[in-house]
Amino acid sequence: MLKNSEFVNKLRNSGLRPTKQRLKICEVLFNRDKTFHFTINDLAKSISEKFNEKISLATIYNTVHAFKDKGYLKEITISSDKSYFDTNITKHHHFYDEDTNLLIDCNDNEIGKVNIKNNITGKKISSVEVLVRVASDTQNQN
Amino acid sequence: MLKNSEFVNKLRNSGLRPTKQRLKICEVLFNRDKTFHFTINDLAKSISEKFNEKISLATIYNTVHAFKDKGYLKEITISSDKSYFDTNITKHHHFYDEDTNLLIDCNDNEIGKVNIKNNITGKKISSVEVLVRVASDTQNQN
DNA sequence: CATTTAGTTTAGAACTATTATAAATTAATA
DNA sequence: TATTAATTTATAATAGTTCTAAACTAAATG
Ligand SMILES: [Mn+2]
Ligand SMILES: [Mn+2]
Ligand SMILES: [Zn+2]
Ligand SMILES: [Zn+2]
Repeated sequence: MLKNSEFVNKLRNSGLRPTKQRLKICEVLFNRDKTFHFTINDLAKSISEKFNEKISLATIYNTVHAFKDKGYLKEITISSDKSYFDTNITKHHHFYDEDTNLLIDCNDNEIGKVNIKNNITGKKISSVEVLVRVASDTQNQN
Repeated sequence: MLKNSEFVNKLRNSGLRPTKQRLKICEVLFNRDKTFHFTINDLAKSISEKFNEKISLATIYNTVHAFKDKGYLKEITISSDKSYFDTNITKHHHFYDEDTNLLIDCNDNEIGKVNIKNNITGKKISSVEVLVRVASDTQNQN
């Protein structure tokens, strides 16, 4: 299987050995068509559903953070009470549906380039992120 | 003092009685020239420094949340491990200095209008926020 | 006033996401 | 095989936040 060596590479590049637990994490994270926006709990649940076997939370946290540090995952901050991660590591923006708590990727058709006219002296821009919060038409009219 | 009745109004509008603890919180939050970006801990520290007297964290949390719900404060999400609040309740964007952990307001001179071309069907946009993370030129060159 | 009622403050407990720890297990190396 | 290094795991610790319930204060009532 071609995919497997990809996972091994990602793990090795992140400074981690390709163990069976970590390969299962990779399966859930990277063996999919669409972007996966997830919390650690979402991921833990997906793993245990797919493999009928739990992996320790510590291992999941460690692996996700190693991937994030290496740039194989992005962290998205939408709320202060949970961390969200994203398998789409390209520069992109998000809609956040406050009704369903789901993140949706924006492409350039949906949000134009953000025009930053002045940056702070002596500083380099490390990221530019737009978050568009949306909610059902009939509620939250504030 | 003119300011005091303003505080009383804000409290009453938020469904809170104007007690001495809450008026102190108002002093620190609203009796200032520049925008205040703060965590609950920042606020608690400011209060105890200004008045040489601690106010219970529960009171601070409650009051800040009431003001937020009423729209007298905004919550800014930059990190998943702490909540940040903002006394500038107008629509605006932020620079976040990763070296100093400070938020800086952007005005329209600095970031142009964000062009949202397509919204999600049946949903209403409740906010649009841009966060520009910046860091010192000589480090974090990723 | 005096009494009653309702709202508030507070310390500390509870909760939850996250991180740290350290022993048991597994993998790599010699 | 023996030795060493890395990993997994359960569980403890931590930190921000929310909850609770008792003591306190303010407002309303008669
Ligand atoms: Mn993190
Ligand atoms: Mn909150
Ligand atoms: Zn995304
Ligand atoms: Zn601001």
